[in-house]
Amino acid sequence: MQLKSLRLLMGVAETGSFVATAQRLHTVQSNVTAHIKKLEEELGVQLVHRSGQVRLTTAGMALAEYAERILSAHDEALSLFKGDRVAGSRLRIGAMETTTALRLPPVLAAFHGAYPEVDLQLHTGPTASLVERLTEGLVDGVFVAGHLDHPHYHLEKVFSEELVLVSANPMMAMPTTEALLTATFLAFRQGCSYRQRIELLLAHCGVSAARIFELGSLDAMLGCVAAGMGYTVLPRATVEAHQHRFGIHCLALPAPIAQVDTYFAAAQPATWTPALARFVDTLRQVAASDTRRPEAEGV
Amino acid sequence: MQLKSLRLLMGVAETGSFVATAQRLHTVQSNVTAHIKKLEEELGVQLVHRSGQVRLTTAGMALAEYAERILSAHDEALSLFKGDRVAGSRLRIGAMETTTALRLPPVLAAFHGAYPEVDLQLHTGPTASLVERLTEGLVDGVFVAGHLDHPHYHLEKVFSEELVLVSANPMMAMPTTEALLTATFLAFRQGCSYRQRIELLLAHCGVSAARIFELGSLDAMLGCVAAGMGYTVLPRATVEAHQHRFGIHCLALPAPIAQVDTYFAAAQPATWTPALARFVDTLRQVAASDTRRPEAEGV
DNA sequence: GGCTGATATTCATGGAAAATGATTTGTTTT
DNA sequence: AAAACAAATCATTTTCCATGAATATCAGCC
Repeated sequence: MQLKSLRLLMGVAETGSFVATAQRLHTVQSNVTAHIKKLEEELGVQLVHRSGQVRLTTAGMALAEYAERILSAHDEALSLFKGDRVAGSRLRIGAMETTTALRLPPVLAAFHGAYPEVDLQLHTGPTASLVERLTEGLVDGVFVAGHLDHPHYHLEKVFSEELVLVSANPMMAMPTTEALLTATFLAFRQGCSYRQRIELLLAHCGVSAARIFELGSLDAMLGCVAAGMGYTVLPRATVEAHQHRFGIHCLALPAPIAQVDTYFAAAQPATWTPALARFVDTLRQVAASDTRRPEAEGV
Repeated sequence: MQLKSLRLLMGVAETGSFVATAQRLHTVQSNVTAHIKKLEEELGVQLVHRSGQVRLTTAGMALAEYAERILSAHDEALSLFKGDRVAGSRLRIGAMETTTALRLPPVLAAFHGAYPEVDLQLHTGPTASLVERLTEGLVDGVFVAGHLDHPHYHLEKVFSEELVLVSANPMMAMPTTEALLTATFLAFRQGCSYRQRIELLLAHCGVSAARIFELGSLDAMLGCVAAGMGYTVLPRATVEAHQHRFGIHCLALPAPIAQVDTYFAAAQPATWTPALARFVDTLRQVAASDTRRPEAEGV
């Protein structure tokens, strides 16, 4: 059985004429005859009344019901890829908690505003779990901080953060190794890449182990830092956005440690569904406007 | 897009291998490649990851969802015509009230017993309306008394009734024309073919107009006849079945008038759905057993 | 690092099936 | 009865598909 045959059958059902069907579907009448005839032979049932009026038999109508289901599903699938419409399609994105809070709101808002008909799902979790989801095909794309070691993946730098050391008191230089040994650091929970940066920073300063407090929210973290509880490491934009609320000060970190790039990782662009392609478009636009006026940023 | 391509895609999705898919679907591996490739070109999207593991891309998974809907609908449609299963099919039968009451119960019971999965719908109404339904394709077949004038229809004699004149008193011969002129006849409502027989009988006896009472139920009719209200015309089997309840007597009618054949009318057998073909089979069996032991009949 | 087995791609080819236009057949209309 | 119309049939062209052999690519392994 052929989709084309079903389409011709529906044409005959609607027009009641072989020639009209042929015109409508851009073929010739004899071809319509041949297709219908083949369908009938295949099913062993006469589908169309020919004597005089051309109309479907009850068997033809029964088949037409299925044909309608089949063809509408087919059209829907086609429109998913070919058409500009992304209606009914699903887009599953994964991101870390920090990225979700820090960068995604404007992206998601812009995308949902432009394509409200897309069923957008956001999964949050630690990087390892996100990458696993991606490789299993459970999500269409994920946001990760730093490069992805997995090969064969499309990586696109979308956000760039400058991390700064945050403290309650003004700092002119990095704390001494001795100070760091006794200091307390405040960080998000395990699995967050910013926390990994803190550990990287400590290693860079020759400190092997320091006390790290895990906090669940940015406000709690900043509040504790302002209270003199210890240090933390955050994007500069974030600190600046909250500086008027807390008496906090920041110090630039050494360049290799300060620079954190957030990448969007997905399969190769050739495999993208239209919805994903649109999402990446939106993402690029938002990211571009972010870098043009970074001072407007922050959480 | 081709159904075969979708089937191959599903094969690849399930087996994760082109060769396995080719074996499973009885073709060669290069053909699988060609189909998938054509699908990809058609949709402008890569559907299958090739590097190393063969598995669907997210776009491929999206298409697979539709493919599953399409193919299952297709299989269902095929099984409707090809398979022995008639599950999910619908059968719409039309019949007059009298036929429904008199003859259909054993037929419907037998059919429903044999094929409980068929959605059986019974429409009752006057003959004219039934024929209209049939020509419009709203029913698969109808029971009619006497021949159908419409051409191109399959007609099959299924029941044969001997009509008798019914009265409260024993009759040795047909009432005289004078007696008939003043007599009252009891009949079903307009549109019933038995009523038409009464009018035919009266015309045959040279009586142009007689009083005809319309009653809605068989019991009411027989009761009124037993009470001496007038005559009626009914199948002999029906009268015999009720004779023990009412003091009624019957007289054979002239052969050409007495004989009423009930036909099953439907489109040509070539157009029958399997469900309809099974129904006709059942109908023939029941009708055959009826004629073998007609005394067991009756309402 | 190169070998080996397995798997996918590419390509040429024969063959099957589809599309086409001319013609015939059948039905409806006048 | 004839004309007008629509579908079936048929012969032909064309396209597309299935096939198998050769080639390329990727894993595992010595």
